[in-house]
Amino acid sequence: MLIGEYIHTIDEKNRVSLPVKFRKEMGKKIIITPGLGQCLFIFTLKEWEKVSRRLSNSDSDLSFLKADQRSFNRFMFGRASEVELDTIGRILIPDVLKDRIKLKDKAVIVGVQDRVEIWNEDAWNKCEEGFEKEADQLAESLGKK
Amino acid sequence: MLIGEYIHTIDEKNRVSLPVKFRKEMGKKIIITPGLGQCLFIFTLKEWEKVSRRLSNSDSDLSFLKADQRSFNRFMFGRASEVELDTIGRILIPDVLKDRIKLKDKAVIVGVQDRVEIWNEDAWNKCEEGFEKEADQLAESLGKK
DNA sequence: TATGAAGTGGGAAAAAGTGGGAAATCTGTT
DNA sequence: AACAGATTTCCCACTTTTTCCCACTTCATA
Repeated sequence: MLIGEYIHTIDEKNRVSLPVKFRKEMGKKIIITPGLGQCLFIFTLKEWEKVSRRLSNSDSDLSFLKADQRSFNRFMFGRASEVELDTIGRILIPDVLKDRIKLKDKAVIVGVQDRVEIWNEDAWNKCEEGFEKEADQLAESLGKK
Repeated sequence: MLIGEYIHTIDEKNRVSLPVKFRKEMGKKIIITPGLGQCLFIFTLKEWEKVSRRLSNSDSDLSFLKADQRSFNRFMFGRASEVELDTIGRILIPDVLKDRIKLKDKAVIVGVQDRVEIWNEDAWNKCEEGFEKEADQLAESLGKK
């Protein structure tokens, strides 16, 4: 299972090294896509197949005839990209995706069960803050019961 | 599977190079047609056969299109054209199709599972913006539950 | 302090993308 | 049929980007 949070640098060639703890599970090739929120998702090929099969509903060869299906697939697949790890375990973040979440020179890499997420540092901190607050409230309200 | 988004230039001879990642799967000859939405579709010969067989077969699940089927097919087939890649992997965009989606000097080339789409840059961005908004709303509403 | 593993950086070779000239083909006109 | 002009095809060359490989740094451990 993929767990843990790491901060790695993105060099000027858009390379980030995947934390060693993730490498074995991720394999040699991965799929990277925009995620929900200000982040990217990284899937193993296997996971990606699952995910894309579930989401694309491609049982019709002519799914492109339905407008909403069409635009969904367009963005689902269009913005994904298959990336190979280099010999020492780094991946290349495609420019389009890097820009989308405004990555600069530091990336937060987070293991979330069976996918990895990549965050812009600020966005991650904000997101985390929000979560902390919620968690406090949640804890409190739980305590009152 | 065809995935990923690329921005390539169209030279003054209407040539665009197909991203290398697509070439193997696309083969030497492709079919280019007007797409649904402000874009063009590119199919492999195999895929095109499937699609055209399904489209011309009026008792397929496309019966909802029956009334408009003839004009739809006219649209789809009439302006489709078979295009050969040159020795270094470029294709020629027919003038009619180029004008239709108002291509200037940059084209966005998008892999969508088993077809490739070609977009005018502005149209693509607009389309994408719309999608982002929807996705945000979706994410938000999921988060509230 | 030596050792090894993980992460970072950068140079050089290879590949991908872009541009353009010249030969070949097509078109219409006389 | 012959020619001029335009268009298309083929090929070569340049530029930029990507890939491959090696080396350095840092940190933890023995």
